[in-house]
Amino acid sequence: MLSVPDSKDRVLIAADRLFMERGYKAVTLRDIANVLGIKHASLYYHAPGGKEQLFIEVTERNLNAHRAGLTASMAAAGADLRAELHAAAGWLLSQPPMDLLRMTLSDLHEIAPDQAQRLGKLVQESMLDPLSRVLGAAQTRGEIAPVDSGAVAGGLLAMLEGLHAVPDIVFLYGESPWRGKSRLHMAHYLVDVLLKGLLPRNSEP
Amino acid sequence: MLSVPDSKDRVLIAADRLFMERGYKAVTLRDIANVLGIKHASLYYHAPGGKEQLFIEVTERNLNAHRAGLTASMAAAGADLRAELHAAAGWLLSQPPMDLLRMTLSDLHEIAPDQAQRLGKLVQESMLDPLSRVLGAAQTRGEIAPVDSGAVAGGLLAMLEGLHAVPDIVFLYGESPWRGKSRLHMAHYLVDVLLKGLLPRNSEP
DNA sequence: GTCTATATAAAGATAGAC
DNA sequence: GTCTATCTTTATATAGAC
Repeated sequence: MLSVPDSKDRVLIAADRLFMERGYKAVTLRDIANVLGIKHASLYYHAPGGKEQLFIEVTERNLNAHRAGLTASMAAAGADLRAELHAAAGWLLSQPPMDLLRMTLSDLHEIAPDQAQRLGKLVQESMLDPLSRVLGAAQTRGEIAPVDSGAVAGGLLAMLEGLHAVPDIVFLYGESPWRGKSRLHMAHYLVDVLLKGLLPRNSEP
Repeated sequence: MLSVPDSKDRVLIAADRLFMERGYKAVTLRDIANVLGIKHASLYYHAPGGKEQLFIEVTERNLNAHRAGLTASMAAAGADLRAELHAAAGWLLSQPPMDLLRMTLSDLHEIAPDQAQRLGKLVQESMLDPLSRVLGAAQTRGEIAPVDSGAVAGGLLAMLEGLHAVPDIVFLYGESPWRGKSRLHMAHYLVDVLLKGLLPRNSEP
């Protein structure tokens, strides 16, 4: 299961983390090379197509990994929406942040339009559709009330990815109720809030 | 109420829209100048401090506007959480997208650390705290169940800002249930889902 | 207030040695 | 596979004319 990444993989992994964290324009080839401890010119051996092609390859890989990771982790959780969404949260927080707003409004405008369109569709298929499907299935099972699963999937995704912006200090010091907890605790909490709703439920019969 | 912006304001407004949509690194001074129909060198008349100072000034203005706009629109809605959150959604969607994930992970790393810290605090005070307060007040009124208002405010904000990524086509053509609607309709819908929760409520007594 | 011209720095890209 | 050296392009920034 665990394999040692070859040098091409190491390039893709380093590029992935940087591109996803900071966005296409904010990452230079020198940044990527620095992480790998090599000179930026050496990157052209692994990525002869240059920065734009590297970004496209890395983003496509990343999205495919998300499709696989989301689908597998939710499937392993069984047919229970809460467990499925907690599993999805676990997967998302284990990966570099995928800022769909930045990807859509910024990154995809910097690359060739046909590639941008292709990646845009892949975002839908890899990130939104898997979540949409489990929401739809939960409705079919009667587990939740009928909702627009596409809209809710988008909202949920934004909520969970947004947790990557929560600074570490929140979990380390201070009087925050989250001290000693983690982003994953917060994610599970938000999922539970979404399931139960903010409005009080009549606990009396 | 409506005033003609002077030329300095026009610069700040154009810079604001571009910086907030695409992020610090992805926007060049030439981009801003193009929008204004001037040459990029002319920008230094209005912003002698250069790109970084311009970004800081613009971001600070933007955050202050959000604090005022969010606070005022929610106050005008009266002491009803649903109305307050709908109003907040209306305000947020009327403004250029504020991508807090990109701001935190990318933009703020490109400027002087002391300024980054200052703007980071301003994000908290201007965007999160106002939402947190109305959630807290609604709890005090007994309108909603007790929750961590900070966490929910963050989740809600990410959800609402994420709507800026929804492409126009969704509201124009296709078989989408949102055809003929708008991002604001979607925002109100998501707020209502968060209030009611996904799990079914026993409508019987 | 905006322009042209120019200086300087940063980033992408290529060539060829090892 | 990685290096050094170099080239080209792009972007920030400054100087001075109008």
